[in-house]
Amino acid sequence: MNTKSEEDYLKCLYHLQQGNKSVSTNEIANYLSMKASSVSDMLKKLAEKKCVDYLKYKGSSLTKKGELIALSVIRKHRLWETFLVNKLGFSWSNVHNIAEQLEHVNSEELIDKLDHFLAYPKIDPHGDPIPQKNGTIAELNQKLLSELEDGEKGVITGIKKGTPSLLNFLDQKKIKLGDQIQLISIIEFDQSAEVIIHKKNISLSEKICNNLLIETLND
Amino acid sequence: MNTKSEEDYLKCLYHLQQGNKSVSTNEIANYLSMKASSVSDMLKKLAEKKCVDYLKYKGSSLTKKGELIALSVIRKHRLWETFLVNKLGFSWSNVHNIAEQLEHVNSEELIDKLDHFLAYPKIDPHGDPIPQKNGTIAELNQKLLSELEDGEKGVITGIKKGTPSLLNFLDQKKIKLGDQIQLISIIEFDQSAEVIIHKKNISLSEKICNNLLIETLND
DNA sequence: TCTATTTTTTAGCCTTGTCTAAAAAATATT
DNA sequence: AATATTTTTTAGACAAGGCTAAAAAATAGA
Repeated sequence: MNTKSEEDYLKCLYHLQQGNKSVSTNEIANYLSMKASSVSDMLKKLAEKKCVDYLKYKGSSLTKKGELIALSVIRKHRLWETFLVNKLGFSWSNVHNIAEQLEHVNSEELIDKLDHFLAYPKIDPHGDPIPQKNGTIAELNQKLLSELEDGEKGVITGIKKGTPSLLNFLDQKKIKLGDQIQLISIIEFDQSAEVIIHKKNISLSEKICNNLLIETLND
Repeated sequence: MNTKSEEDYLKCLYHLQQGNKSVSTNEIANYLSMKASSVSDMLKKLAEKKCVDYLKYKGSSLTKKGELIALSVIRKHRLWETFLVNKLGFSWSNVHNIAEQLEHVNSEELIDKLDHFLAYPKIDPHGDPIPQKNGTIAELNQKLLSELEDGEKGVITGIKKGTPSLLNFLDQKKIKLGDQIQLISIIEFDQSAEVIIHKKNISLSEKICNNLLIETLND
């Protein structure tokens, strides 16, 4: 078993090392709001446990073992977020801190049963993919609505910058994550979009288009 | 905020000091599987925080403040157990360890919403009462089935000693916690009980009667 | 290339919560 | 009542995981 602290470092490394590049000590310290010296200590420890490859002064990266642990923590985090939003009625912008605590609860059976209870969700309320039990994680084809081709279809999976006013707007229009959407065309004049949603044509402003994340359907 | 450790001590004290008696250091050490010296240290600390009244060599007891904290931890524990059993499908004998972890998650909003989601349960899957938000806790009128008066009615709220064979028997008869039961009479010959359950008359052996906890209805 | 700056590591300290061993107080025995 | 035993506390140590300050390595600038 890993401590909460170790799990936090591994998760952090996973998030920072997009594309296998090695991550500097300062980047980690920054992300976790800790001092570089503390990070050095922990990296040494995680290297001993074969969870990270660590070269003094050269940065570090996850080993396969470390990556699997990170993915399992992220899986727990995202399943709990889904639970908090879909079952308990939290708004998706308020669940992060609670999920940060719940993700460290240690019981494989609990997570399996939670996954089942939630009907094996693939995407969490922020539109991020939920890693599967075996460590696979869906590659998202997420684009901004403004980047879709004319006629392209997809599912709304997230919001880029979730200001309350945007959330209110979406609420009012009854637009939720998970809803299907199809772009008809972008109007040249003001870059607004004609879309089909809930089987009705509506128009969305440029600003909206630049903040809605769409998972495109090509399978 | 209190640490997990502090919460464990306060909860332990609550369980041990039934009836306001003061609890000895050794009793606590025993209950928590720790050394008496560690307990002494922690009691000193909790006394400073005004959570326990502690007299050297004389034992300790919860202050009002400590009791409220203990009750809120027990509330969280029992709500999570209810969730695990009623929503995730755990068997009630397997949930304790997981609830021990979940009870330390710190978010009042989470517990309020969980309580709502579970429809404000009064009793957990073991038949123990769930403390309310304000710290009140129902006094149970729990008796063994064998102790009921002829004709007395109640609700099955727990099992005294939950052996697998007893659980299997109850499963088979479709008898669950929460079911209404009425004692018709105890048969003198073998101390078995004639009862009405699910609107049908059945007979339960003496051994069963000595293991079923009934919350009698007198309000 | 040689110094100046930035980054990273090392060394040593602190707090929390545990432990062991020894001392002190309370309780039991004769 | 005096001693023996048990219980509890104190004193000192240790591991985890933070921190600060100083040293060492890497990088940037002239």
